[in-house]
Amino acid sequence: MPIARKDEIPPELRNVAEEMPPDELLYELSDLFRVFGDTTRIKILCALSVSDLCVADIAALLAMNQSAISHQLRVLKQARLVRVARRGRSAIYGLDDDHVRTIFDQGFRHVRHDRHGRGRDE
Amino acid sequence: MPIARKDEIPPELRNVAEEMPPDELLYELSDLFRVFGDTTRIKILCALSVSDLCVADIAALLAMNQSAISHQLRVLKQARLVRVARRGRSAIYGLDDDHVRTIFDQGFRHVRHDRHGRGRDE
DNA sequence: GTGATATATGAACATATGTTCATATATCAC
DNA sequence: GTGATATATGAACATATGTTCATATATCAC
Repeated sequence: MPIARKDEIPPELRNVAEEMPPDELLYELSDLFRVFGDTTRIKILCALSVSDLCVADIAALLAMNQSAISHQLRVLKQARLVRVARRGRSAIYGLDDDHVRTIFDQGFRHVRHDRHGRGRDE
Repeated sequence: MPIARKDEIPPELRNVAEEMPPDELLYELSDLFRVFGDTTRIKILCALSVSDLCVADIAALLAMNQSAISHQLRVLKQARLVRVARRGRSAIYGLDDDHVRTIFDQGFRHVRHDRHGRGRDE
């Protein structure tokens, strides 16, 4: 991980630095998680995991502005988490990939685990 | 998912609405992912997945301000992703849980998958 | 006790991000 | 062709978020 130049890293830390994945990968990773890190987008993904839906339906489900939904779908599409198929004037969105569901479920497992074992919040 | 009141959701969408997890869970889920959605925090988690480290060492590794690191460690601690053990004047941080590693790895798999199958960016 | 070191934290600030509003584009029914 | 409908998108705006700076607190060596 070449964030600090090697010669600036104390010797004891060199091996830690060397075991870290390349920086570029870490940027992509945080970019990916950032997309999941918004309530509206999570709700959209969740809805799409149940069924493919057009923009208007998603907006109705979440009781949100069509424009807001379109903007967020754009973000999700750029992250390759959803795909579109145009049908007439509608745009039908769906999950792009089963990876999405896996990441999702993994998160769920953590949240649930967290709710049980220990107290709430803080 | 009681975001839109049931009587405002068109009948065809009712079953989708009913299959969605409760809202509160979705908030917790996006909160969790949001914490992973920052480069600094990802780097910290990544470093701690190699070895437990004190604040100063993390700051040296990432070539960042000690204060910035402390602030982010606070966020990570609140999300229960890291734990602290004080030793003298140092605070030794480590991953709280193997779940962290799992979520992490899942993300990696997606990123890698993405890099291969298809073109870069956009 | 003193001075040095490690960490935590509040305030200020700059930047990023999400939503709304207005509007453009495209497709439909007629 | 017209008017209606579905979606996308830029600009403006408000809010959230991350970093820095200054400083408080705690522990160490002496």
